[in-house]
Amino acid sequence: MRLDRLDEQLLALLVADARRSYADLGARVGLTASAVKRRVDRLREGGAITGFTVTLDPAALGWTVEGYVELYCRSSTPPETIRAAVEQHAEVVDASTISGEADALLHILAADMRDFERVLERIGAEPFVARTKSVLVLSPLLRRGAGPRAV
Amino acid sequence: MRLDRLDEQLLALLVADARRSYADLGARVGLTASAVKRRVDRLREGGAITGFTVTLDPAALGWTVEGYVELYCRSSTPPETIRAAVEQHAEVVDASTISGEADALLHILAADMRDFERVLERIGAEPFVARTKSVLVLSPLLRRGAGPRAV
DNA sequence: CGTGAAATATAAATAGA
DNA sequence: TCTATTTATATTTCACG
Repeated sequence: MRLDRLDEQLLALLVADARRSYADLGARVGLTASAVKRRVDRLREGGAITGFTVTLDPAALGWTVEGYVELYCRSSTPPETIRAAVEQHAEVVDASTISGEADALLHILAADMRDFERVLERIGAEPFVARTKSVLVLSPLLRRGAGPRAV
Repeated sequence: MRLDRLDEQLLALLVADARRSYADLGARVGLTASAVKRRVDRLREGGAITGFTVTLDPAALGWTVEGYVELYCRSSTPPETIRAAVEQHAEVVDASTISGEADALLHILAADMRDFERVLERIGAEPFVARTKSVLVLSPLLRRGAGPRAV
């Protein structure tokens, strides 16, 4: 899917505030509302925009502990096995298999330290997990999501 | 800020699709549109909802390489110094100071391997950076954002 | 919290460059 | 094929009960 400068501008505006009206978006990029709607529809059909959502403040919701967990698995654990296991825990907000010594990296948001520890224990108890190594987030520096590169 | 069950339901629905109308949300939780609007306004004022945004598909936008970078800094580097430096790079989507041996962890989305390498070099060249250690994402397993725990 | 009405935004069809 | 205009429909918003 090809994106021109106007598409990139629209994406940047929508990442910043997805509630802007088509008319408002159009005024900022030099298009009419319906032209903007056509482009946004096209961006959705094309898969560039995967959805509309709200961003939440973890602290305001009671998520006070954040951390990352490296998973060291027994040989030949299929990714799907890992995915199915970590999916069980709502505290896991992000998970990927990675290169290097560890097999997977999990991003965790927990209610408190006890909650974090509980998730760690439960995941560590999975038969395919040899060991885990975790770090706690001290302070968030940047939280940009997967927005488009500055245009 | 206190949230009742209805607030949590509304948050879960909005995380899944922030474009639902107040009337639709109301029908799902048993409220009228205006009651829903009042609650959503309150959730915004209270800071639980920090914004409305679109989710993008990195691959569809040409971001093909994802990775994590640990930063080892020279002693007594203030977090703000790290933040200011990593903010310069649009490829950094997430950054936090962490416990453990490394001082900070960066989450990177790059156009390609050359782009990833370039960011790594530039950040590694910062005077406060002693060394970096990076891993590449092989395959994403879960991508849940900071949604509310399943209700 | 619910109702109802005015202001606003969206969506679909049509026409023009 | 892309954009602009029009018109019907739906949503948001707000004062009041």
